[in-house]
Amino acid sequence: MALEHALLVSLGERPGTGIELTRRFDRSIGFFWNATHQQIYKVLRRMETDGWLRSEAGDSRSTERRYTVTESGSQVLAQWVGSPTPPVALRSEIAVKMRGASFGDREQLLARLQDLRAEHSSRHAHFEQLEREQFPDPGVLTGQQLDTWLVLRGGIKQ
Amino acid sequence: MALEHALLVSLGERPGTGIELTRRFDRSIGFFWNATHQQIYKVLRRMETDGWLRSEAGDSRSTERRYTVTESGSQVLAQWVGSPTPPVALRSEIAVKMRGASFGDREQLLARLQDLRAEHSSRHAHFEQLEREQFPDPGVLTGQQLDTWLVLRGGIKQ
DNA sequence: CCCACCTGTGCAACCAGTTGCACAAGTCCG
DNA sequence: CGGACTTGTGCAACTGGTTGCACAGGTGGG
Repeated sequence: MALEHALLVSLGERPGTGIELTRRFDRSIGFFWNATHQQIYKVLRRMETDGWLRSEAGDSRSTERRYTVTESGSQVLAQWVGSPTPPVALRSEIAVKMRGASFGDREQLLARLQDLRAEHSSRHAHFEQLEREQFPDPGVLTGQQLDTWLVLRGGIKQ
Repeated sequence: MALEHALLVSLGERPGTGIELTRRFDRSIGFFWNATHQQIYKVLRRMETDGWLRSEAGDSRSTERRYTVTESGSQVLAQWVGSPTPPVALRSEIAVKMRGASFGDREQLLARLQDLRAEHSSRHAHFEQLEREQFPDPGVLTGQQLDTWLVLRGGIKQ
């Protein structure tokens, strides 16, 4: 489980509201750890009651709450970053389908594969565009910026 | 969700008991869709009550039950193979950690990364060995055998 | 031959994540 | 200026999967 920690990372870079986090997850970081807005709101509240986050009512809007990482939250994060990571559990539905191809309609399966391939390459293009926009000159990056770029590179390569 | 279908594929190739399936999942097919034995037993029973499988008490051993795909089960499978597949949701804990590297101990994280890398390459070696053992001459493969090999190749490439 | 261990099956409690919906407050347009 | 639409937050029910444990029956060694 890591949604808590992904949120800590994102909020550590910059505080934000539920919806802002949802949007961040829809773009950059969500490529590596996806989540719905409901899930994000739920976890944010739990993290606050656990004392990992503090929230203040938003600038003007009534229902908005902007979350910030507390001291205890950043301790948790620091500890987690150095902790052992379980090996990536690949889970590919399409691979299972391909393995069972002879029990179904090969033509149809092939069409589905082509859909996925198209979807994949459009995502690829999207991330290359993000890279161009946000990291026009990778050579000068350091620290957090460099990390973010490297992970994005990793995603693109994959 | 696809554990049901992965089981249908595996049982379609050859009937088997819970433990046999668990072992198959530990090796070849489990690389693409992992599952614990408890989960497998649970789903097998449900599939039987849903009429996708039939079971007979094992050869001699008392508690053993050997499952076979029914007509209705193979219809479900055929239908599923041709159905649209949601895009692969990558979920990489290590990527999140790398993105949060500056909130923790870089040295430690690097060590964890090296662990994963080692684990990865040992898995890679294991799958290449499987390929050598089970598919010494890929050129002659057809049908189901060919599918299985292709998916294994895909896993290795990844 | 009997006791300790192993193998195969399975239940129960829990947990993270998804789906579907609701509702308050703000905004925009006719 | 009032009704329709949008935005942000959130609850409830459900689902797929994990963890921890139990137990029956078989097996092997002292």
